[in-house]
Order: sequence, then structure tokens, then C-alpha cells
Amino acid sequence: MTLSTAFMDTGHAHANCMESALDRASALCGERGVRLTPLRRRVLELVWVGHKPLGAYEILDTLKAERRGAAPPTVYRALDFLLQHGLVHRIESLNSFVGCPDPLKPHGGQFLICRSCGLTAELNDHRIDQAIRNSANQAGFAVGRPMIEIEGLCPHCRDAGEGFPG
Amino acid sequence: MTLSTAFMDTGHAHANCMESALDRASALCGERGVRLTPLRRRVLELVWVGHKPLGAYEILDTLKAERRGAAPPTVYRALDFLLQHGLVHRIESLNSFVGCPDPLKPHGGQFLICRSCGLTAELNDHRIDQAIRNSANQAGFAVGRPMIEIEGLCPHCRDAGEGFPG
DNA sequence: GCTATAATGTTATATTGAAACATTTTTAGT
DNA sequence: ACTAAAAATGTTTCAATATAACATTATAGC
Repeated sequence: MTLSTAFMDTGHAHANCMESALDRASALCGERGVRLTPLRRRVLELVWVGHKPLGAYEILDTLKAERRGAAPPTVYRALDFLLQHGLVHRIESLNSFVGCPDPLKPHGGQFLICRSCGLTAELNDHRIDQAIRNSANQAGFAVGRPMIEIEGLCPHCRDAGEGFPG
Repeated sequence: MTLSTAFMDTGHAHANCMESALDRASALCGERGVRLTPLRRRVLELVWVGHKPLGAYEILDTLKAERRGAAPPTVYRALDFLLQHGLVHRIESLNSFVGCPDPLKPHGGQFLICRSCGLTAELNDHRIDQAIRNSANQAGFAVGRPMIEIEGLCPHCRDAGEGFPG
């Protein structure tokens, strides 16, 4: 199983973590003969600024401060490109986007999403995947893209006693 | 494991399947001392008309033809009630809603969603749930509500050769 | 350099959902 | 039955998310 660095450590070497994501993206686009333009690169960078999913209009707000005439299509087109190439994932339950630490092989995402601080980690546990495939096969269903979003509390917020305020 | 009847058989006894869902909802609301009003009952009925998730505005279109002055809050308030009591689930990846065949115990949903015909079945496989909990625990994450939405092809569409048209 | 293609700019609009306040209906207490 | 409180619904407005359609600019291959 792999786990993105998000929960590994408060204050992991995030500058590296982000820079290496950009480097991998650049390499991947080179191999595929597609262009990681400055705009696309910048959007990817913004998504990697935190390990928290970012909404399209949050990204747009930042872009507006940097470019004249940034508009919704500016962001959505960049995101479409990044999604197509597996460089970001869409978190359906939050209508927002997060960088993918492993863009090489296509996969639906397995996400742990902290309801308190928003921190999000990507799992890639083949046992989960296997359990899903077994179950789906039994139902005669051909699995395309499994998507798993687990709401809960990250280690830090759990220990800080961020309980269920309900 | 349980599987909703959606994929069991083309043309299962859907009238019964829907009627029994309404009866169970009625009983459940009685026990909980909450009111399954005609509006709420009607919205529940509409999401049970098919095994395909329905958008709020699709529901609204039908209601508009039946009641004077149905508006978005009409639908969203009924859906909120039904969601709170576990009578319907929200399919995040489709922004739409589907009846829950087992409202008694709260659960995040496990859904098989056919990309070709839209038919959706709810699983409840504790092995999937267990795999997720194991993995999350290892990461120190306290699981709240796991959500699983598996896009793919239902038995019928798979056999009909509804491949990946891309 | 020229042309075809890809990417971005720009304006408008569609879709999904919620806030705020008025009115009506139901429930409980008397 | 009468009435006050609570619950549900009606009504208008608007927020948040996403896409359509067409104009312009930049890039790549010749």
C-alpha cells in the first residue's frame, strides 16, 4: 500500500514534495508529447500548495491576481488537461481538486479527507481495490473507475479531540 | 453481502420493490416520530421510480406539473429530510439522488453505477468496508463516512457490448 | 515566413444549491 | 374547540459550480 505524505508528519518537506510533483508532471508531459504550459503548470502548482483540495473558484481568485482576464474557462480548461493526464484528481464530495502523487498509472482515487482541517491523503491500497473488484464481479458489473472518498479525522485532529460536534 | 435488486434481473417486480420501500419509510418515520408528509413521500416515490439516480431539478420538473409553486427549496428540503433519515443517498459523482433499500442502519453508500444506462445498484459488502477501515487505521485516520462510487458497466450493458466508446 | 493546430481570452449562460422571510399547517396545552 | 408554539411549505432572491460559443493569440511543422 502507498500513502501520500499528507499525514506522515506535520511539516514534511513540502517544498520538495511539491517541486518533485512538478518535475514528474513535466517529465510525463514530455514523454506524452503534450504541453505543460505556464498556465497549466501554475494551476498544478496551486493545487499542490497544500494537501487540501482546492475549488476551481479558489484557484481562479489566485489567478486573477496574477493574470489579466482570468475567467472560469481559464481554470476549468487547465484542470481538464491535468485531470486527463492524471496529474490531479477531482474530489467529488467537495467539488474540488487535489494533486495526484502518482500520475503514471491511471486509477480512481482512494482519499482520506479530514472533516476538521481539510487535509487529504491519497491511498492506493490494492486490497481495497481487490475487495471492490470481487464484489462487483459477483454482481456481474464491469468495473471502470472506482472512486473512494472517506470522510473522517486525520491523526492530528483526532488526537486534538476534534470530535463529532453534532 | 447484500446487493440491491437493480441488477438482479431485467424487470424484477419493481412495483413491489418500490411499494415496499415506501412502506418501510412510513414505518421508520412512525417509529422515529417524524412525519413522512405527502410531499416527502412523493419525492421518495419519484427517486424510487427507477433505479437510476435523479437530479434535484428533474424531481422539480415533475413536481411542478403536480403542485402549484414548486421551487428548488421544495425539493431540496424534502431531500434533506430523506437524507437525514437514510431514506435516500446522494450520488456525489452525479449530483443526484437514489432510494436506499436499507435505511435502518446508517451507512455511507457503496454504489455500482452503469455509465451506459445509468442503472445504479447499492452494495453493502462488509469486506470492502473492512478493507477500508484497515487501511485507514494504518494511516491513523478515524473513519467517519466512507463513500464508494464505482463507475462501470452493468451486466446488461456489458453483454450488449457497450464498450469504451472513447 | 506560412499555415494548421493548439491554447487562451472573452462574454454569456446553464446547472446545482442555499439564504431569508412570509404563510400555512400541524401539534400540544388548556 | 381555542390558541400559542412548532413544523412544514411557499416564494423570491441569490450564491456556487460549470459549460457553450466564438474571438484572438501562440506554437509547431513545413
